[in-house]
Amino acid sequence: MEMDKLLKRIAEVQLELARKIVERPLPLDDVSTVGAVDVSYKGEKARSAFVLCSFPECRLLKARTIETTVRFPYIPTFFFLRETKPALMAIGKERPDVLLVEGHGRAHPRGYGLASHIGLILNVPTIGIAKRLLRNTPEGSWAKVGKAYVSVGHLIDLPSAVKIVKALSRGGYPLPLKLADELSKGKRNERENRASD
DNA sequence: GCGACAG
DNA sequence: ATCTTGTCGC
Repeated sequence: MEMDKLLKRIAEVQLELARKIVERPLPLDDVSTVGAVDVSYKGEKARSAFVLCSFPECRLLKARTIETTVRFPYIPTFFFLRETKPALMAIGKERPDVLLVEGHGRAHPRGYGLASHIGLILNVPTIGIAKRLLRNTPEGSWAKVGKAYVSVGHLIDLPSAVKIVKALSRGGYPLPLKLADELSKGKRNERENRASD
């Protein structure tokens, strides 16, 4: 069927999956590792990076990059269709206490963004982090921490997510994601190991 | 002139 | 995101 009708169907699925999202406090005492994943592109070639950091010190514990091909285009509110695969490949078998995802969670027209999807699939607490808001984003579904729009991905609530992001912020953006971003863009080596910048 | 919907 | 020009707003 044509893309238009397909997306219509997928939009319905997003609404269904949004109901499976669990929002609950995540005690900071239960968090000792934080992961972050980000993807960069050059045409259809995607380079995905995952980093694991200690919490709350934010020491880099592990880093990995993978490369794969992505053909699905970026379509606003359907971002997860494009980035789920490369993101999961970079995460591999890692299961951090909480995972930061470059993209929205609940802060989405249908309450279901990439961060929600990753969290549901891995059954790991996830936090959505984005630099801009989508249109028709539900009020109260996000919080601004520095330059980042924070929202619930899965297995966490907004207050807990905000506390964690604040603890990880450096220059207005969570450091783990900054590291993953630089790594995916090849601006940093995987073996470098330092706490900031 | 050309836009304002995550990346 | 990536590319890319100009330095700024309807």
